[in-house]
Amino acid sequence: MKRVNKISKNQLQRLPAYLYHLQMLRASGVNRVTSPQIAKDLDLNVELVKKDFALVSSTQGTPRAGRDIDDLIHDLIKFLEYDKESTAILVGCGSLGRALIGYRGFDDFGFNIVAAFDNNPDLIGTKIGELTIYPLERLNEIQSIKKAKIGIITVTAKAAQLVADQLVKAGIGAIWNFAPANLMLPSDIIVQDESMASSLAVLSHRLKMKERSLKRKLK
Amino acid sequence: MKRVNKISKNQLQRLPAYLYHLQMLRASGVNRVTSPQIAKDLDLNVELVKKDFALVSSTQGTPRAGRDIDDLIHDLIKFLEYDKESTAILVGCGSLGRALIGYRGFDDFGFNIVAAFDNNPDLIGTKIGELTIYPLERLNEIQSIKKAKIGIITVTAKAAQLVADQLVKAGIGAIWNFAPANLMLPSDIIVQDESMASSLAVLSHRLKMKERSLKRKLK
DNA sequence: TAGATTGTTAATCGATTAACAATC
DNA sequence: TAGATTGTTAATCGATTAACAATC
Repeated sequence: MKRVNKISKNQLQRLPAYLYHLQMLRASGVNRVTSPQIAKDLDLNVELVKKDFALVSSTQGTPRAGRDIDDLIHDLIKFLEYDKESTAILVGCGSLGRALIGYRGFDDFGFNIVAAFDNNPDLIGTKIGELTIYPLERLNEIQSIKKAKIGIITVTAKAAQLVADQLVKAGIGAIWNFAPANLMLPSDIIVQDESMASSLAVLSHRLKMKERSLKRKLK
Repeated sequence: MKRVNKISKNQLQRLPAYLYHLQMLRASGVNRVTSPQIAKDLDLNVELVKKDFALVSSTQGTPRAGRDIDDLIHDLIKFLEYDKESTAILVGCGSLGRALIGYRGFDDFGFNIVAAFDNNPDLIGTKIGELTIYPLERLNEIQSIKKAKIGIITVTAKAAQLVADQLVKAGIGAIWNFAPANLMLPSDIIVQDESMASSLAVLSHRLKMKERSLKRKLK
């Protein structure tokens, strides 16, 4: 059995940053890149970059000359599967739901929101861009046609569990949860929480540490 | 010198989840909680929960009886500084900016967006809730009054670097960046990237792994 | 008391960082 | 060639998990 190269969460999270940066460099006429250069640009450890590139690259880099930027971009796109269409349905057409539906960056990732739901009668039947908002009752029916892989939850914390249950019942295998709630779901369902609270906790703590060290220096 | 207990990023990210869950439990009449119970609820390792609670708690837990839920909630709020006001200004009043300004959860975290900016003439002077949208030119002036700690960037990737530079010039110490761009800033400025691309990369990968293992089982 | 839970110490695991030979 | 960069192996670091004595 071939040993599959495992990739860590951190590693995965770095890949889009590389891709974005490489595309910027290419746009400014750069043809080749080296690990030390990218490490410097993105403020990362060189060995980290070397290993990341080695993992996604289909070719070896050449000592001293680095890698062809087009090859590397191509390999990253391939690895991240940005060249394959991936579909999602979204429940909750409040401001955050609208923002996600309108997010233009998703195109670049091959990511497509193919249906939107809400249970507010005022919203049902109205459009957000190309998408018509459907009532939640039609979730099963529409998902059976669209067969989306991912369900996006942008409802209130209170409604989130109920919506999650309905998405699972409709056959969704993964949930991208933007509601501040701890969803309880079968273990085979993938749940990814996008928690403002967690992000803010990290940011606030970093800020606090910074302020403390400034105060120490002032003494 | 007293050794300061360091807290890791992961640990910080778990704290709001505990708090939310505990508040739910309290609302349903629970008075005391134990680590094994919370670990089971949130699908975490027991030792992890024990250490997290030990870190934030002002009191010791009692064997067999666990902790008083109110005390623990209080300690978490204290630790996360949700009882202290924290302010931010936001640049970019598109749909995402609007969603953040309208996000009601921030109140619970003591987090307040106190000014909003955009350079679209159609938006300037209009209101989002209580906030008036100001032109970017007035950033310095308004920040000198508001003295916000955090700058939120919800502009396009193209404009992000420029906006970041202006925020830094206006005296902002930390940037919460929602634009898909790699900001290059002085090292003393805290930058926290909220990357849709990174999140999606992780989610897609998890989904891919799941599909693979399902296929293997079907053989 | 018995047994569950506590706090804490030790073992394991995995990711990052450092070191180094190979090579263009 | 000289020296920078490559891929890879070893060392370090930190977080998670396991183990266990103390105790209510």
